[in-house]
Amino acid sequence: MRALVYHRAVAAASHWLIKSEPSVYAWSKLVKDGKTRWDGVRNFTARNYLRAMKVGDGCFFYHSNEGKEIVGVARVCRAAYPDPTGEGADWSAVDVEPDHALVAPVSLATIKATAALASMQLVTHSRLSVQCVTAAEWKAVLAMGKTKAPRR
DNA sequence: GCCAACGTTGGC
DNA sequence: GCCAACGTTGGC
Repeated sequence: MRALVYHRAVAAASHWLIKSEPSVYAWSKLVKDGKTRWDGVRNFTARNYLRAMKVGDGCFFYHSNEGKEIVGVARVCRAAYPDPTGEGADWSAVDVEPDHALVAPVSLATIKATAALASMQLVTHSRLSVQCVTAAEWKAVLAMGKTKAPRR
């Protein structure tokens, strides 16, 4: 029983948030491309989150600098592998594909003003480009974005 | 191993 | 465009 519970916990999807400046790589570009390699991450914490991602995990797609809002949900379609842009250093990349756009994008201002979301890493670790999201935060943002949780 | 200098991110 | 936050680098 204990082993089963543990197994379920490990197998359960984790939730993440990935950031991009729309002028560099926008959500609309991901939709057009169908999938992309999430590479170029050069921060150890962010890299470790990439390595913890599993195929099927959901990622909020956040537009930094312009927009400053969560605009969609992406899905991990290939787990971490050596970043081809890493020039021999120990960096990682994953592949992601679009799942669906939020009907109502959730802005940073709204997140800061919402008690249940005010401790998201988007607020507390604003410079981190790959973040983890709790199950409660995941649900709350999807509800505010007027979308249902993606199926695996 | 400390810490000052520096570079980058990203909100405002 | 400014600047605060903060991760990284390098001198000692």
